[in-house]
Amino acid sequence: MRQELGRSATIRDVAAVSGVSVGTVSRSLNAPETVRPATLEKVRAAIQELGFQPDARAQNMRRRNTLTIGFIVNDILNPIHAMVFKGAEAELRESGYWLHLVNTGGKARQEAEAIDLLQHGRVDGLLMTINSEQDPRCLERLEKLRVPSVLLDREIALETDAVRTDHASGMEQAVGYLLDLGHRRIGLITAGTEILPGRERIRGFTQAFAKRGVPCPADLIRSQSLSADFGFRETLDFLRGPGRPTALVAGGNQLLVGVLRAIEQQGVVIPRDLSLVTCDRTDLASVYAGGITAIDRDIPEIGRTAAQLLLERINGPADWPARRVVLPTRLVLGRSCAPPAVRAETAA
Amino acid sequence: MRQELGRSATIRDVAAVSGVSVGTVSRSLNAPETVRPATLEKVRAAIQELGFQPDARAQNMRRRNTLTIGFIVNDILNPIHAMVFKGAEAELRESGYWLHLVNTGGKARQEAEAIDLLQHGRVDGLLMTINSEQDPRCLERLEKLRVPSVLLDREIALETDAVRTDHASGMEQAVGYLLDLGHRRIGLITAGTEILPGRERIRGFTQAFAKRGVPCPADLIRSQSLSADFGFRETLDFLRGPGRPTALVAGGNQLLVGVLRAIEQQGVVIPRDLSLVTCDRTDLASVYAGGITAIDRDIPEIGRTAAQLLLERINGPADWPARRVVLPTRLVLGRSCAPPAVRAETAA
DNA sequence: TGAGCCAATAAAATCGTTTCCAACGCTATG
DNA sequence: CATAGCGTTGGAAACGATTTTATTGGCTCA
Repeated sequence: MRQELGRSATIRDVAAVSGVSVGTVSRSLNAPETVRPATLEKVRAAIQELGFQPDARAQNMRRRNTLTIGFIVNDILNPIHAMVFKGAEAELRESGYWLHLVNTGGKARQEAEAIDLLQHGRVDGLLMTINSEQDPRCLERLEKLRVPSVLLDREIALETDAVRTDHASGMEQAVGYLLDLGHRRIGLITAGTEILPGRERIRGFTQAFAKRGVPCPADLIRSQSLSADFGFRETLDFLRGPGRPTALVAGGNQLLVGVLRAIEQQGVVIPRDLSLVTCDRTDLASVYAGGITAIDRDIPEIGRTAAQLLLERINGPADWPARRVVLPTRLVLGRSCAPPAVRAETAA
Repeated sequence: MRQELGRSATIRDVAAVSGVSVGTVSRSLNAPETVRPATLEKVRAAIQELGFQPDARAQNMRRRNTLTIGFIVNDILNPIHAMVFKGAEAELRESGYWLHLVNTGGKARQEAEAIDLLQHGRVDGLLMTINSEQDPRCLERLEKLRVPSVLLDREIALETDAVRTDHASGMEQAVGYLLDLGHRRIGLITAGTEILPGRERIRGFTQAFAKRGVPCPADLIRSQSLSADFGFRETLDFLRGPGRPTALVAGGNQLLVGVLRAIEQQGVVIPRDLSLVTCDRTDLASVYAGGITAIDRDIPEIGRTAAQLLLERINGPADWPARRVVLPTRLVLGRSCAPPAVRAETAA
């Protein structure tokens, strides 16, 4: 109970109290089997007495690592990102790692800055969802990265470990399901083509039509952003415009928020007036209208897999080739889809 | 472009290249006004050439800080926590701090462990929502804490800076609103009394009845957990049991998920069959049934305020008394409340 | 011309740990 | 009895920066 208000006890204090050298104290902590039991006992008693705990800063300095992984993300408020985080954290904690979470808001400048600042001894590795796949500032930094990294659901023109989702197949399956129900005017709202999920979802969407030999309604593909606002605007446009779709795919969980806002505002009833499919079974998706049919995936698994790739990269030889893991999706049926209502113009 | 694959350049390399001493390089970085312009130029050129950036580990070691704040949280998937995080991060980043996020799952053992491991040079301060307000392990650790900390929406038997929400007033206002609509059988589902929000919400609930001289239906207070499962179970019990309430308050945003699941399952229509009030305007709350009436608060402000308290504590004198900030709530009306339907038993 | 002063810089100490190496004591062996 | 070998330990050198102290050189002014 000394040192109560002064500075913390150091390994030197422990050495002094237990009457051994600092080296021996250090070995008592890190390799107790090399220390004589009697000595170990003395050291442990001193540690107990002083309430000593090694200073992490000094350990980081000397060991040249930090046991910390940087997690760069667009928006932690997005439940998908939060679940990936939890999956990664659970996996990494088992190996003694911590996570530094950095929220960028998806802005390229912030992302570049985060990459910069997380290097040079702040973290031992990086997990990230970089939104600016083509931004030169980000690319340049990623190219010079001095720590291992794993890219989440993104694609850049560099050899990088990555964990992706097979959005295309998922979308193809979902749209196939809607086509089989009889829908032809199917709308898609999703991210812009500058990020992988946007490109992949559009690909799956058009492929579903192609495979069935049905012409794809290009005017119903709205690909620009994953924001709720965009979802709201485009859904309103769909609902109020001519050639209104009979089914809609919300290609993103935040988009769904906007889509539902518009649906509520217009008094549209799901699935009577409109069939709806969304991506990822968030709370909102699973509750609304008794459950919205969703292109689902095992989100924590993304984090776990990314963590494993990263750990292997940290511990393994540096010259391994880049690895890409693609995780599957599955269609979870809810109560949000029905055959299209026979409408005047269609019947005529 | 040297050092490409070898180790990073150190301050010593910069000194060698620019022909000055390491001290001068350090001053060029941290106090350029004390260095002759010509020298500064040489140093900067060398830094540029070598791509030097100071090693954060060494800086932490020498400066005896880390510019990192630990953020201990129950569950980052909870949008409330994520928003608090974002608020705190925005504020702290301006002062150069980073956030270490640790997810505990609300388990006392994990919380105690997190506190332990975040000390001793890993972080300069702590923001936390400790769920185990009474757990002796946690209390013991918090008592011996060597870094400043701010408690979020919790109360412990120690002198600690804290940011809270005036849940009691918010609840009182909401229940008053329901009473004024004519409801008498009002149900409350919320956290157990072992955490502050649980206690406060129950206090506000009973107070609203007391102030109006209406007897409080003690059988309708279900106080145990903030989980969706608990919300689901208790709502089912309410809906299927005798003396079914005409209005329900979901005292927690995760609880609401379970409440709505039960409501959907039972085919209850809001607000025709049941009036509903929730806590916090999450996406789900603002979308469902055209918007659920909510006891709202400025969540990011909680994070910002906590960050400010922490920064002042870090930079200020150590012997300041503990400060507690209580933030207000406001009732945001949605379309989820209506006067109670006149039912057979009531009319008789 | 040289003492005194100031600004700029070099040199050295420091932070707290880990790790390397030398030295020590003991046992076993030739 | 000398010595090789082993297990254990002490002492010191890292790690890469910051900070303190000492030194240098140039300048002013008597």
